[in-house]
Amino acid sequence: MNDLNLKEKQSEFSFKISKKKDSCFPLMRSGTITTPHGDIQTPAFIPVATRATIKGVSPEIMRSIGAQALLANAYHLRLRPGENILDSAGGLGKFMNWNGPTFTDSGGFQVMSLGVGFKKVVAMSVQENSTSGNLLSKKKQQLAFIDQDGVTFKSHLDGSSLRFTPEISLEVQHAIGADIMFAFDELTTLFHTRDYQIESLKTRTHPWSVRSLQAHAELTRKRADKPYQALFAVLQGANFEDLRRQTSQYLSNVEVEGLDFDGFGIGGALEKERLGDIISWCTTELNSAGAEDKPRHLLGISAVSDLFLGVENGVDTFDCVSPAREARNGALYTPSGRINVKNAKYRADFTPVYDQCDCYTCANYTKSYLAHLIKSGEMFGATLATIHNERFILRLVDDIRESIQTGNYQEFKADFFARAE
RNA sequence: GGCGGAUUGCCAGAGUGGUCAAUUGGGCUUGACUGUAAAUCAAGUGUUCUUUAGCUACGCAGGUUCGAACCCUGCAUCCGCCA
Repeated sequence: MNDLNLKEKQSEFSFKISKKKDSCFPLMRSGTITTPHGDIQTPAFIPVATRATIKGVSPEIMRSIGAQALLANAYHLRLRPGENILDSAGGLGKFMNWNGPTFTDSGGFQVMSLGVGFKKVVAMSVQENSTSGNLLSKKKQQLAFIDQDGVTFKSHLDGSSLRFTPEISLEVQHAIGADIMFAFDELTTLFHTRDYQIESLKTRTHPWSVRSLQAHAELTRKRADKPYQALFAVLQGANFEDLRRQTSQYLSNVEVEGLDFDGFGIGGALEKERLGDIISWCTTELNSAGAEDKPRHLLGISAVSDLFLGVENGVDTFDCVSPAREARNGALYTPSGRINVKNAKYRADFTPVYDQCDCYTCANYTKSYLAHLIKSGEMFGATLATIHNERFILRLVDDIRESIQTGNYQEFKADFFARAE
């Protein structure tokens, strides 16, 4: 197997841009990602199935409401049921009965969420920032401990310790078998200083990315009989323009045995107000580094205005837990914003969440009923609400994609926000 | 008819002379949620415009005391057991 041509193997994964060069948004594009398990028309929203399930909703329903791919998590699946189970099952998709493309996050998010960060750290506004600025000093029950080589987690399930390095993360992700994997990175927070962000990039995220690619090359060779699994590097740099540009240049030029990154994740701590700028720094730099034809995934973002911003600045795919989590908590999406269906005023509201919605929930159930189910803690409430929110975001991104393809993006956007009022 | 026990805020239920506008649950109200330690979390929940404040409050009425949800007397209602 040592003579396996990695470059050739890599061609099982591809991205074709079919539409770009909008007069107003030169970075925007639309295309098709091809993976061994199917295509993804972009821009696309990728619902999050952390533990190999969209909480409360079957893959069949997810498919029926327009999901093209799902994203799971290496940290969580390693803890339970263990990546070997997924490998034996024939990979993540087979295991969970999802016959389409899949993504896995590397566990990099848990470096932050189980480490120094908790709640509202990844994306927040400057104002919020000042009110809770001492998060870093709190260190409450920290479960992730970073060193230069990797991260030691204390399992949130039983406290046992669990080591993640770029090599381990890639091994786990290869065993899980997703079509698109992410390099192991350090997700910092907005509360880290600029010096820390620089150190994090130079001594961890960058070297870890290279090591991820090395491990990926080895594992691809070792598992040559399996479908190719693409590897995306993650661009960090918080809200610093120079760091974002540098990391984009650096990571688009990394190569190991002829293998380079298949795409890029844009991640990290970012100020809401500067999201568009941050993305454009990355994508502009990727373009100038000759990586324009590689897909970019914006990690963990799905607020409506952020989706428009992302697309306009050259993002191809998005993922986010929000539609599902907020649904479970009673926040339901409508074009004019989020409603909290648990509010007293909906108790006897026998109309659907959004009358123009084409989802199963809106076709069959009322706000009154949803409010009742969710307030009562009934499982079915979470299911119905999740179907609606996921469909709302999937449809929005689908509509955006179609409008780019037909050259009507700006019209569509104007209409969408006009309807919102 | 006799003996004993109970009565606290929307509900359950602590408190048994001052630090009690009253612990704690639940409910209710409103927020938050962005690569999921999240079917989670936070705040509020007598009244007066705000308050380190005033007023009204622990079945009802009276009393003791500097001071009572807490002690005493009577009444009302409920629950046991005995006739």
